Amino acid sequence: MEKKNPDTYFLSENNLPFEDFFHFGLSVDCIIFGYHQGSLRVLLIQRGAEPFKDSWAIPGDLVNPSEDLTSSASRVLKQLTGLTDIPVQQFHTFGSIDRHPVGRVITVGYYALVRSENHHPIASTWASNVKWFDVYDLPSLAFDHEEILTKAVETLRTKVRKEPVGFDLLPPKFTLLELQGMYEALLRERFDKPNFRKKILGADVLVPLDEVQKNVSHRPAKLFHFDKNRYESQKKQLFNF
Amino acid sequence: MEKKNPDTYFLSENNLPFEDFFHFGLSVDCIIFGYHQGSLRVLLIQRGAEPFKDSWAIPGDLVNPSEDLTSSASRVLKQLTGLTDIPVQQFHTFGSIDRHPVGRVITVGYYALVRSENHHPIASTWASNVKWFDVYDLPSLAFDHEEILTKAVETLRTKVRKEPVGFDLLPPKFTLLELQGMYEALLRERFDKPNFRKKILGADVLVPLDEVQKNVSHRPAKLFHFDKNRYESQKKQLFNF
DNA sequence: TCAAAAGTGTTCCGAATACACCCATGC
DNA sequence: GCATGGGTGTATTCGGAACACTTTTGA
Repeated sequence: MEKKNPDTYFLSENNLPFEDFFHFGLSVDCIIFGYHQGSLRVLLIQRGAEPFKDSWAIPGDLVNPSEDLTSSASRVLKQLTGLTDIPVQQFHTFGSIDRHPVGRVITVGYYALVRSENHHPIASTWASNVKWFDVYDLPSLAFDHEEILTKAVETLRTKVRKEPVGFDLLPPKFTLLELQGMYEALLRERFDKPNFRKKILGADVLVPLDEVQKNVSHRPAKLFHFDKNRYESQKKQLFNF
Repeated sequence: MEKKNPDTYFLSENNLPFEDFFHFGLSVDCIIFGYHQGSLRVLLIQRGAEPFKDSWAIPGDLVNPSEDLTSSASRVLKQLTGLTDIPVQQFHTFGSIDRHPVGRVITVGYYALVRSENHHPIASTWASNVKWFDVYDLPSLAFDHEEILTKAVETLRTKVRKEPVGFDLLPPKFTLLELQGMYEALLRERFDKPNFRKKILGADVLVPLDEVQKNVSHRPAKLFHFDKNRYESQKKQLFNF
């Protein structure tokens, strides 16, 4: 982008010269949520570089001056973990003065929900390791990443009660009890099975498949599929858990 | 803040030198909502400086490198409009590449709700004018401020349905119909009077006062006061409009 | 007396809750 | 058979929506 001469503009009452206002660093952090074996997971990297070398951290990096915030989040996620085609969602910006030891770095937080069995992250560039962690059983994290993660979980909880985003955590075909388990893990709340079924089926966004579970030592459950189109055409408030 | 030597850090795979990542501008924008005569208002300034000189805009300015984001929002608001002691709330960050003609400026959006009759804004520094506008009847705005305002209104609507923030728009003493009118203006929705009363009184957060309206040509309404302590001690979901 | 808004009560309906109970499969 | 989870039905409660009605004031 071509810059006009900034000195012709009167941008602030502050006595500092204009150029001093352009010394912020900007980064993005990507909180990737997954669901596996009944627990809510988050994808973390181990830092292979200072500062906080060897600490676990939320995948994130500095934004390139020529890229958009959202594209930057996707790019950074790909570079560090190899994950692609994951739509991310902004949730909060963190800008405490001392949050980064290198300088004044503001970070914009993004989150996403993925089917963890479809995505096989590989650590690259300065990430020395990538791993899924149980959200409720975390190591200590670099920078202010604990605060960031807490805020992300909070946002996710609010979101999932109003919109059918939870399906992104499950395989395309799932049983109703798997769905219920996912919601229970996410919201840390127990639901009544018959009532959960009624509510979710009453929402009319699930398509029953002609398929059942295999190799289970009990009555096999019917498989369902989430129909996004059906949801879009209704647009009611469906998920009031 | 003292900076360590950045060159000792390996912060990004990108080939650009480290210093190139510290050329972002950072600003804050403050969307101040008020309520007056049945309509939802927003406080705008007229720009007395380039770019977008003379355009109406959301009060905002560049962040000083040594200040916190939230403090910056309060400081900027005070400098441009004279308003003080207004707690602001972050809602979204806007960072399109071309959103600012001078360079790459990221802006963090804050909003607040005020009793407009208590606050008398005065334009200062580079704001040549300040004025309340009906949210649904706006002039065209500078930069991407229309987008920012839309997002702020959206956030406010979501918020007001879950938490009793709306009271910040009203005088300390109000009638139930005034309260209802405020919610109706904010949510652009009509409510049934008897049902509204029942719901709001049932929430048990209003204190009836021994006082009634004066000089009205009809039966004077009882005045109420919002009791924050009572709300805090309950912490239920109260406002499901 | 009338207009205008304040304020109350009652009915209806649908959604959420709390259960009790039956069904299919592997071992 | 029996353990295990899958799946259904029902009775009750609660909150919201609709609406008819009475009350109090100023003019």
